[in-house]
Amino acid sequence: MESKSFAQKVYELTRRIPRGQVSTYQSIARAMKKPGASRAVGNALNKNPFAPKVPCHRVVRSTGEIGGFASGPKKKAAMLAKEGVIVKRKCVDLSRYLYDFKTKR
DNA sequence: CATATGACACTAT
DNA sequence: AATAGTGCCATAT
Repeated sequence: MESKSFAQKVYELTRRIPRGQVSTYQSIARAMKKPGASRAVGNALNKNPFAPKVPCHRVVRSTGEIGGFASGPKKKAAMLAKEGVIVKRKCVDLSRYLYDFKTKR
């Protein structure tokens, strides 16, 4: 029985993304056993009631493109760059910065 | 319950 | 490579 809402799970996962790394909408959708819900993930993050609490700016598209952002995708790119993620033409190198939720620490 | 919306993904052109 | 069309899923109305 899922006591937690879909969006709730999205926040929990997004919250784990360490500084200097990123994740994708699809990766998050998969992590919650709902592959294909990548769009719904974006919707949840768009609401993002836990603004600074959840690093939603660390979530990009599966293609590496920055994607959207409530305050403007430009802002998103700037924040990422500030955290150490190299953003080239609104894109990031997923093979380098993608965070694996299975990673133990 | 039906329709519309959107911080996505994939395929075809 | 860039654009358009289609599919997908969770919410809002």
